[in-house]
Amino acid sequence: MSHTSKATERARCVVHVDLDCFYVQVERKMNPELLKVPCAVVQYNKFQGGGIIALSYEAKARGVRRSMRGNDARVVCPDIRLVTVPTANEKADLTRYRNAGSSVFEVCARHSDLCERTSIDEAYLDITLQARTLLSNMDEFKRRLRLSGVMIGTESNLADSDEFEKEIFWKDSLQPENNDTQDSLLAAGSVIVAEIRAAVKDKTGYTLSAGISHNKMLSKLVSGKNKPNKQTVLSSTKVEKLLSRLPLRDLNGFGGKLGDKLIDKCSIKYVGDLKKYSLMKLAKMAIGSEIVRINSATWMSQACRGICTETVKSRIAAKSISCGKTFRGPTRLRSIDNVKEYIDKLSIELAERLQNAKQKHRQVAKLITVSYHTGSKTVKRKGQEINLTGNISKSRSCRCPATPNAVNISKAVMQVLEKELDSECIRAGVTCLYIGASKLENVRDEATGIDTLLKKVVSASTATSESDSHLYIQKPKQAAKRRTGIEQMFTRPLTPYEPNKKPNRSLQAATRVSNDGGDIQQKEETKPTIHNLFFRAKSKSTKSNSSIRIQNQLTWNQVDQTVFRELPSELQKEVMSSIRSEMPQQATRRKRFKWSQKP
DNA sequence: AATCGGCACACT
DNA sequence: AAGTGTGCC
Repeated sequence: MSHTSKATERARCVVHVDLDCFYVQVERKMNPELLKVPCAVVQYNKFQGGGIIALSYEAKARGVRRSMRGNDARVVCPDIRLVTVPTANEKADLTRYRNAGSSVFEVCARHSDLCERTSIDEAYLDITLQARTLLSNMDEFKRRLRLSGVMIGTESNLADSDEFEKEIFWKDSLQPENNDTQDSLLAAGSVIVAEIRAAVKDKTGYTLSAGISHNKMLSKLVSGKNKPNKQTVLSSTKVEKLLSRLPLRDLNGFGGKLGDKLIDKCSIKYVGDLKKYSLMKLAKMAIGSEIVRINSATWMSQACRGICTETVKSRIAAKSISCGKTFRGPTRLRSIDNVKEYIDKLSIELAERLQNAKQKHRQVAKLITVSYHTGSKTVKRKGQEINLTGNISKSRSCRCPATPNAVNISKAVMQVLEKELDSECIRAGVTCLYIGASKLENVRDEATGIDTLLKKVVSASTATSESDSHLYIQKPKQAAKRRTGIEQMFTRPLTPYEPNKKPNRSLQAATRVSNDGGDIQQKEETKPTIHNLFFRAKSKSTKSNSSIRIQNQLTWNQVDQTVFRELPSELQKEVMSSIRSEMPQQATRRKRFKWSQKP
C-alpha cells in the first residue's frame, strides 16, 4: 500500500462512460413502441434482413447475436423489431446517432472536469478535482451518497456475478470514512458518476454504464461489467488480482494480432503473465522475434501492472471526419465514371458534416484524403507476372478546398484519383471508396474566439516573441465595437446552460443543477468579467475593456478551476491551447484505450 | 458478395 | 508528411 502523500495526491478518478446499446436507445426515443420489446438496428436490409449493428437487451436475452443477419434474428426471435439505419446518398447515414451522442457528452462535459469523447457512444471523464472536493466535506459526501442511490460497501448490484467478481469489483473498502485515500477518492467519484448519469438521463433520456477507477485503462476495463445502466468501481487494491486472471485479449490493445502473437509464441494466457518479462526482456523480445514493436515494450510492462498514465483530454468533437462505402462482388466499380458517381455522393455527406463541424465546433479541415480498395493486382517478380489476390488499399491526399462544398470536394478528389486509377485498377474493379477530411483546425474567429479576448487585453507592445504573435492585437477597435462574441459573454451575467442553444453562446455558472435531481445549489450571482473569471482573488476589475489587462503568459495555475469547469468544452479547449506552459504532463506512449464489446 | 462504416493512432 | 497498417466499436 503506497500511501505516501505524493501517491495520493496524484491519484486520479477516471471514468469510462459507455452508452447502452446506443443505436437502439436512439430509435426507441424516436419511436416509443420499441421500448421493452426485443429489437435490433440493422443496415442494408436488402440482403437477408440486413446486418445487425445494435441489439436491445431483450433481444440479447432471447439469443439474438450481433453476428446474425436480420433474418437469422427472426428465426431465433420471431417477434423482434428490426429498425433500419437511415440512408442518404445511397449509403448508411449515422448522423442521427452522432448527434444523439453529442447531446449526451455535452451533458457529461458540463458535469465533469474533463470529457474526452472517443467514439460515437463512449467517452472518458476525469472527475478527480470534483471527487477531492466532495471528499473534503464529509457531511456533503454522505448527503449526496444517500441521494445518489449508490450503494457503497454492498454487493447488491452484483447479484448475478460469481464470487470472484464480487471480490474484485465491489468490496466494502469503499466507505466514506475509509482511510485509504485512493479508494475513498473512487467512492466520492462513484457518487459524482451516479449524479452525472442521472443528469444524462434527465436531459437526454439515455442510459449509460460507467467504470470508475484510477486510470483510463482500468475504468474502461470495468465499464461494461454491469450493464445496462449500472456503474462499476475497480479499487486499486483489486487490480493485481483481476489482471492475474484476465485473458490477454480482453485488455485494450491486446485484442488483435499483438495479442494473438503473444498467446501463440510466448504462451501468455493472462495479462498478469506479462509481468514475468522485465522491460528489458520485452524490448529484446520485440527486437528479436518481431512479436511486438520496440516502443510497445514500455506500454506493455505498465499495462500488465495496471498502470496507465495517459491523461483524459478535453475534446468532444472528432479530429477527423470520413465516409465511405464498400462495393462487394458484382457491384464493384469498373469505370472512372462509376467511381465519380459515388465520389459525388460521398462528397455530399462529407461537405454537410464539414459544414456542421464549422458551425458547431468552429473547425475547418486542411486535408482531404481519398482511399480505395481494389480487388487484385498483378506484380512482376523475378520476371514473372504474379497475380496477387486480396485487397490492395491505397490512399492519396490533397489540400482541402477553401470552400469545401460537395462540388469542390468531388473535384479535388477526382483530380487525384484520375492519376491513380490506372487501367489495371479499373479492370480489377474498385471494391471500396472512402473520403475523409483531417487536420481539423480551430477557426480563430474574431467575434467568438477566446484568443480575440486575449488579443484585446494584451497590448501589442507587451508581446515579446514571435511565438506570441497570436496574442497580439490585430484589429482592436473593430473588435471592441462589435462586442458580440465571447467578450460579451463575459461581461453579461452568466445564464444557465441550455443544451439547445449554440454551445459557444451559453454558459452555465450562475446556476448549477445538482445531479441528484431535485436539489439546486445556487452559486453567488455575480457579473463576472474576464478578469475575475480567470484570476482568483485578484482585483475585481471593471467591465470596461480598456482597463482589463492580462499578462500574456497565462498559465494553468492562474486559471480558476471552478470557472474553467463551467465553460463550454469548446472554450475549455481554447483556453487550454492558449496556455503557454505548466500544463499537466501527458503521456505520449500509447494512445488507444478502447476495446470492450459493444452491444 | 455478404460484418458496415467509422474513428484514432503508431509507425515509417 | 504522406501513406500503410492495426485496433476497436
